[in-house]
Amino acid sequence: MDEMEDTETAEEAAGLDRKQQGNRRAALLAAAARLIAKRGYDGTSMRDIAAAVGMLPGSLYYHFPSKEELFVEVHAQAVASINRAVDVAIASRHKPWDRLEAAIASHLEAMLETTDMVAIVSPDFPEERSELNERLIAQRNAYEEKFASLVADLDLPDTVDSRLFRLMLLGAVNWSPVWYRPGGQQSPAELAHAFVTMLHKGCGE
Amino acid sequence: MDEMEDTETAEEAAGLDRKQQGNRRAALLAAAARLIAKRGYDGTSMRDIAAAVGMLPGSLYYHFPSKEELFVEVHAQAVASINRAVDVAIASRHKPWDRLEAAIASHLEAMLETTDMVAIVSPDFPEERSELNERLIAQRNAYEEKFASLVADLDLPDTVDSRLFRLMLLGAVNWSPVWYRPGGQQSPAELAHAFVTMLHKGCGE
DNA sequence: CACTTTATCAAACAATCGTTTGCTAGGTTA
DNA sequence: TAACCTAGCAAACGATTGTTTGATAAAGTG
Repeated sequence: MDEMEDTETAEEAAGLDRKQQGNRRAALLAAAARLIAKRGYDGTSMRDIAAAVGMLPGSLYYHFPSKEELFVEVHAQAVASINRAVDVAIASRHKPWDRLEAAIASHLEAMLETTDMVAIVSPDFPEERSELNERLIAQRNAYEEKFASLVADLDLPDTVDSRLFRLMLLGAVNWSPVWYRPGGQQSPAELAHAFVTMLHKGCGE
Repeated sequence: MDEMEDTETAEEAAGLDRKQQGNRRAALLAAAARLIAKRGYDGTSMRDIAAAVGMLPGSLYYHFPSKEELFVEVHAQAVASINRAVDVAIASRHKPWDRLEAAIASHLEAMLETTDMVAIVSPDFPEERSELNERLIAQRNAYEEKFASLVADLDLPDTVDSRLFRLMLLGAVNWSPVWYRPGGQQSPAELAHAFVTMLHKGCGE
């Protein structure tokens, strides 16, 4: 067993010990996500997050080296969550426009019904904090590439710029938390259908 | 001339004295707009704004009762500026879809090329600060009603919800600062044309 | 000239912020 | 049992925040 010490050391550095360690750490991430979604990044203090799980402010720094680093993990978790939801939603659809609509509906549900997402995936950060912003954009890139792929499958006419098509659709969707009121006239699924149909069929006379 | 004293008193209360007073006040509003656009509301301190016009922090409170009130005025000015630009843009157009496209182009130019607009009209504020948020939304309402009117003139088919049409288009436009890079592939006017055309003609095969 | 208003300075206020430090109870391991 | 690691407590640190207060020079006004 002596020769296993080296491999064990390597494994624990990789993250094997996370299984035991992650209990309160996960609770912190969840609390941070909920608070930041409601009050924003600047509006949420480390003291708020600590108090939400019954800890003292300084104790956070055992789990996370800084507030920014904590948020990067919260953001990554939110993006991963939406990513999984979209994957599940499009798995059962086959026709390209149906797949796109299912993906949009899933994205909208995550943004509008789950309280933890809004203002996390949103670009809360002014361009000045470029270091942080670039890391967040990088986290979202893989997710947005998925939409690029869904759009590519549509076989759009040559007159349509597929990049602008994607940016327009995602922009409309990402902005929706601004005006959406829960329990309003349309459900996220209905909104997704309306958005995709308007772009698909057009709104001419 | 004696009987004019009453009307003069009323006029000076309305804002006649702003002509003399408004010199540095206007400079403060401009500096605040520029800083907040770049660094965000929370990222801009009263000290920053004061220093930008060569004043001391406390002196701001002669002109504005609080930081929030200062921002409300900055926001109102930004909205009014875009409002005027849109009015000018649509004045020379007559066909409904042309008028809408001109309005969108004008809005986009204000958001993308004028540095002072981004992050001011954006919903930087989490829902928690509802008092402030409601005032900002009220300022934007008159502006958005103008778009509702432009959309109403389109005579959309019955299958299209004109409210969702407007929210989708404005959402896509308002989100564009997130991905737009100055000097990029398309100009604001080209973007406006692409957005409106996609919705008008549709993107079906 | 006397007086008031205007616009600002100089200096501080209390509160809150992210973060650091030293310490320690409880569990794990050798 | 002795050494060590985990996870947090308790208390403070310096910096920054929005804001207040009292004084004050300049400008207008009777």
